[in-house]
Order: sequence, then structure tokens, then C-alpha cells
Amino acid sequence: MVRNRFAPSPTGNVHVGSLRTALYNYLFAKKMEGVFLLRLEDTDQTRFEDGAVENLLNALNITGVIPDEGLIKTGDEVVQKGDVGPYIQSQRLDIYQKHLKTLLDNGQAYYCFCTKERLEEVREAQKAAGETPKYDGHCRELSPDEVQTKIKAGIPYVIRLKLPENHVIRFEDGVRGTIEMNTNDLDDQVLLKTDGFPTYHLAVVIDDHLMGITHVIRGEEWLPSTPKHVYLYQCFGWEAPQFVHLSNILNADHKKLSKRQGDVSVGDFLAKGYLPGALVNYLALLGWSPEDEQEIFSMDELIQAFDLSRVNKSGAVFDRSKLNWMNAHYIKELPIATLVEKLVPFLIEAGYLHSEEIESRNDWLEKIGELLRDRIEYFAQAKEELALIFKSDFVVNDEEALELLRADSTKCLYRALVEKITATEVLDAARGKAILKEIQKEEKIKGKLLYMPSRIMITGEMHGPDLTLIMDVLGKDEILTRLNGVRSVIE
RNA sequence: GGCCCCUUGGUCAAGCGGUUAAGACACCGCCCUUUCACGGCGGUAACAGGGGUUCAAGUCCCCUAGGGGUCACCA
Repeated sequence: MVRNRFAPSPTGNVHVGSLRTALYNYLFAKKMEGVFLLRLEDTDQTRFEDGAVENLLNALNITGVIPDEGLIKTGDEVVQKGDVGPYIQSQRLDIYQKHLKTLLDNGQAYYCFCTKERLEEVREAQKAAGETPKYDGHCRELSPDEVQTKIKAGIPYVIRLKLPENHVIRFEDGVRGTIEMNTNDLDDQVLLKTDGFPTYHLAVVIDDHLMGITHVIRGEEWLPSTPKHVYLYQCFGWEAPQFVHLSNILNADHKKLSKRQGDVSVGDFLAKGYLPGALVNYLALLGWSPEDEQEIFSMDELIQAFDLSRVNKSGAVFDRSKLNWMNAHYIKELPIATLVEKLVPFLIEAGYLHSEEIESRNDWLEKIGELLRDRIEYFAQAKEELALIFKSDFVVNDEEALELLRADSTKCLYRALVEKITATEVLDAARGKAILKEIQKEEKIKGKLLYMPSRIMITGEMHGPDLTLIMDVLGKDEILTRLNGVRSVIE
């Protein structure tokens, strides 16, 4: 039975790269009818950020990458579910201690009393000499007596992994094949920190084993330290899981996608009005490809199609414009009620709508939604796209537009428009269309000279949504107000 | 710098010894549209370089180059 995990540390927002890692774990687990669990790697006491766990679980819940076991959020409550917990590393300290003792007893780990200052000096000296910075083994061969004396003296210590010299460690990576590394190129990794907390390297091995993890699917940044993990499995006499290292998601400059270069967290994208399904769909295709040429996938379809053997080895650039295309596609498919529901927060944010008006203006909101549907890639674009709807006191500055307004026929068009709209009971799209047709017939104004000046007089812009839809949304009174506003330019 | 990984169009990518080297996004053009967009149709554009192996190499091997990751008492 496949057992997977997503094991983030509780820091800040969820990076899209992390989401993708979680997603691939999830898809694989579901595909294999296994279990996807979430474990919190909070062994760095200095890293903790308030609300991070909530944030993390919310992001997973919203995107549908939901753990079966471990730390989960049901309703407003964060709970731990499962038989092999706790699933929070800071609650497993005694477990690490116990296993560490085995290592110490077997001579596979040792106490190290070196100060940070000394380590720093050693590193500097090595760098200066052009060598690879590495622990120099200063405490490697301390006698048991010496160790006891120092511990009794209260000297702070860490515990390090005692790597055998010149020993090749080999393992099979699920996407990269055989990986070999010589222990001479590896460091005697700290396993237990001065504060009594384990490092990632110790905790991840013990937890993955104890939690029955069969497949470790994680980011490529772990590849160089995986041999240490493999060695630890050997020390404990445990069977190592299948390792699968996913390549990084890159920026346009081919560097690891990181903050300060735009949006990188799930929260950023959600806040801009990207749909969770679209984000997941896009991320799924970033580093994996299906057998056929399907591009649009529901989560269930992804589960069906997903296959670790089709995961790509090389890094993938995060392409915002393709994400935009995909999100636009999802928006086009949305039922109108859902579209409105998604849109409303952005209208409120833009100051176009008050929250009390939501229900009473539903018909109007649906019109706005349809008018926007084919025109935006993500909901935050609604603000700009709708600017011409909410700006009644516009001033026309564009030369070309002014020229059209000053055209001889426009005076005539203007009068006819005012007259017909004033005489109209309800100005909906159909009536708007009819009015323009009538003017075309009666005043012999047609084509560009009919539609462009009308558009400019009503919106102040040369471009925008279908004019009759705009008329419908604006309504009779607002349009008359606007026409009145441009009167001076026309006459 | 050491070690490890990677390398097909601008981007995502298919390809797993014999193909006119797919498809998608982006871009360009045409059509639709009395605007812009949407949509439809079409187009430009790639096997990093060099050696092998083979009748045959984008596909296998080696070297070079380029890119990335990693070298913490962070994960």
C-alpha cells in the first residue's frame, strides 16, 4: 500500500512549488489507492510563524490537495488523525532521542562539542585554502570518558552522524535513476541540535519509517543530502523508501522561483482571482505530461492520468501567460452564478459594489459577469475592465476620439440618441440595439461614424465590451447623464 | 570551487534507434466582429557542441560547454 506525505515547515505562505510537490504526492497516492498524509516539520524553533499552519491547511483545502491522515483541518479545527502520530515533529522529541541512542551505542553517531565560532573559523580557513567546507572531525574520536566529562561540565553539544570514509552510497531515484555519492564528499551531518531538537535529516528518516512512508516525493534541493538519509536507513536496519526528486520550478531567468520576483505563493494567486482548479491544472502540467494531448483536467482526471514515470527531469519555467490562458478558460466555463460569486469580492474591493447590495443587484451582477466572462484572465482584472462602467464623469482626451466626436454627423447622432433614449421606457440591450439601427436608417449615419462616437459618448473609450451590453448595464438615466456630460464637446 | 542533477522552438512539452521532430501557451497573419476582446483558420520557430556505437541517433556511450541545485546546530 502506497503511503505518501507532504512535510512542510510552518513558515509563511505556501509556495506554488510546494503545492506542486504536494499535488504530485496526492495524485500518486490517489492513483495507487494509497494514503496521503501531512506531517509538520517544525524542528526549527526560530522559523515558526503565527498562523502558518492554518494558512497551509487552508491552501491545501481550497486547492483540493487534501491529506487523508496526519495534520488535517475539518471545519475550523486543526486536528491530528491517524495511528502513527503525532504528526508534528516537535511532539516527537522522545522518539528521536530513543533512536539516536541506538546510533550512539553502535558508534554510528558521536557527540560534538565544537562551538559555532570554531566551526566558522574552520569553514573560513577551508574556503581560504580552496577546499570544500566540511566538518573537520575534531570531536570524531573523543573517548567515552572525555565525552562524559564535557557533558558533566555542562558544555553544550550536538550529535553528529559518523560517516564511514571513502564509502560509496548508492540509491535509485524514481525519476533520475541511479545516484551515487562518495562519503568523502559528504559532511558529518548534525543530527541533534544543541536545543535538543533533531535536524531535518534525522527526523525525516525516523518519521518516514515509523509512519510507513513508501514513497518520498520531494523537491530537488534534497537530492544532495539523500545519501545521508539512505545511510541512516542502513544504520537503523530499515528499508529505505522509494525516493523521487522533483525538479525546481524556475523563474523567467531560470533561477529557482522565489519571492521578490512577483507572485509565488498560492495565496498570491488566489488573491488575484485565479481559480484553484486552474492553478492545480497548470501546476500538474508543469513537470508532468499525460500520454495524450489533453490540457484541461479536473482533479479526478488528473488522478486517473497521473503517472510518476512521466514526470520530467529538467526544471520548468513558470509561465504566467499560460496560467492566464488556462485560468481564462476556466472562467469561461463557470456557471454564471459561480462566476458572480467569485467576482463579487473583487467588485467590492474595487469599490464598485457594497456588500449589502449583493442580493438586490443580482440581475445586474449577472449582466456584469457575462460582460466580463470573455474579457478577463483573472478576477483582479475586473477592476480595470469595468472602469468605464463606473466612471460617469470621464473626459475624452484621445485625439482620434475627439475627432470622431467633432465629426459633422456626430451632432446629429447625439441629438437622435438623446431623443430616443429619453423616449425609451426601459433601455436594455435589445432596445439599445434597436435605437442604433433606427438612427442608422433615419439619419443615414452608419459604420464607424455611428458606433464609435456612440461608444465614446457613452463610455469615454474607443474600446470595450459590446456597446449594447454596456447600455443594458448602465441603464437609461446613467446614459443620459453621460450624454449630457459630453454635450459641450459635441456642440 | 567540490559534489550532484539537468539540456528538443521564447515557454511548457511529445518522442523511449528508422517521424515531413507532435501538441499547448506566447508571437505574427487572415477570417469572424460596424470597437477591443472571444472564437475559427494558418504561419514563424527546436534536438547545446564534438566525438564514438550502429545500416540508421533527438533517442545509446564518452568528452566539452551551458544552466541549476547543494555544500548550516534551515527545512
